[in-house]
Amino acid sequence: MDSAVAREQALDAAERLFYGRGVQSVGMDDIRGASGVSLKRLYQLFPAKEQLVEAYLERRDVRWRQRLAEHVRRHEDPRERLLAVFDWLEGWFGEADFRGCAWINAYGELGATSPRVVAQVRGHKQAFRDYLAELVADAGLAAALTGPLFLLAEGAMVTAGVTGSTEPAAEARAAARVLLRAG
Amino acid sequence: MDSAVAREQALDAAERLFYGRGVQSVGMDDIRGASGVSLKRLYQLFPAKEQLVEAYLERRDVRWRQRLAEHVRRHEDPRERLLAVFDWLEGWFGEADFRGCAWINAYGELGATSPRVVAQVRGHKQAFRDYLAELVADAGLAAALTGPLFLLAEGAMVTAGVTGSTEPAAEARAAARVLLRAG
DNA sequence: TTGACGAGAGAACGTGCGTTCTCCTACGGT
DNA sequence: ACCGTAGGAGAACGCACGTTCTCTCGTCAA
Repeated sequence: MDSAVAREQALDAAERLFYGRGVQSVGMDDIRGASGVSLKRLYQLFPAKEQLVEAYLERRDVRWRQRLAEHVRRHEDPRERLLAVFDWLEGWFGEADFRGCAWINAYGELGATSPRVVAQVRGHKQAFRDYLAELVADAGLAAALTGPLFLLAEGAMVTAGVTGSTEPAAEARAAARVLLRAG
Repeated sequence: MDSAVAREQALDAAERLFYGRGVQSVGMDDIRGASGVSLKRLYQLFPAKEQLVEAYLERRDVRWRQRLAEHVRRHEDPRERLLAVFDWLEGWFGEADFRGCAWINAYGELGATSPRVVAQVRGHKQAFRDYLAELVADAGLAAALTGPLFLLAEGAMVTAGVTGSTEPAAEARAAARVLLRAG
């Protein structure tokens, strides 16, 4: 089996299991079982579990932001594009396997013990914030709007994760619309 | 030593260690060392670690909401009281040992494996939201404002935790003021 | 055909930790 | 003084899991 293929399969399993059950409750043996990649191969690809976790967060970051950007791109009006972010969140929250924001969860689980994970979380949140800032600038709005919109989105992710409801996305969207109007 | 005293000492140590280093990386033996309460006594008071975690979250919930309410009570004007919530958050974020919201972190760490912890987190967040709803009602504002204010506060907690900055509180406060004006 | 090599299955090893057990000490009542 | 009991210190137990090792087998070059 090709190394690249094995790597993808390992990451597929890691993402499914880590996101669904948390990092610490998933053993390397579970990854092996779910991916079909042997332990020996796993440790060749990722010398330690922490690096598998890092790779999982990194790949998910790229994909998550891609999916978001693709949804946003379907809208023409720059203000609509900003609101589309919250629509996309609503769709995400409604997915069957949704269990909150992977990075916020990882921070809660590993933030105190793994600086590499903290760096991944900061990087992801910064990238998301930068993306919002770009949308705000494209709409010709005040840069100061970025912070509040970001906080609304983060609050919605946390709340949707804890409660299991998609409602926070709609609440955040409504609040965002008010802020856009007032800004 | 009195049972009640031992219980408080155990919870003091549990709170300091669980909040500071996460639940899973703190052993019962660490609790014993930090509290001076013997293992035997610990297991008399809390038959399993999970119940110690529950008790920790429960006691912290009561104290956290008390501290917040005491700060808010110092303000007369009902709208000022709402904004005072965000001032209090800023002070909290600035504390030396601040490491994010204990419940959000606990959800990330144990949400997938411990329904009791999930219940504690939901309970705490619901109580906080109810409190905000009360403040909104007292100010004669539309009930629909509660959701957005709650999301701003949650977003600020997460972001302050991840970045270690107090800035999100000020951003949230500013956004809250705009929403109050527009609402 | 043979021998070297890579890969997989799974045992093995070391450690950490939740929980329980053992032993010892101190004290309170008779 | 003597015993029963509570409590503390810390060893012991069982298990989970990260990581490494062993054994075996298939493959491919010479």
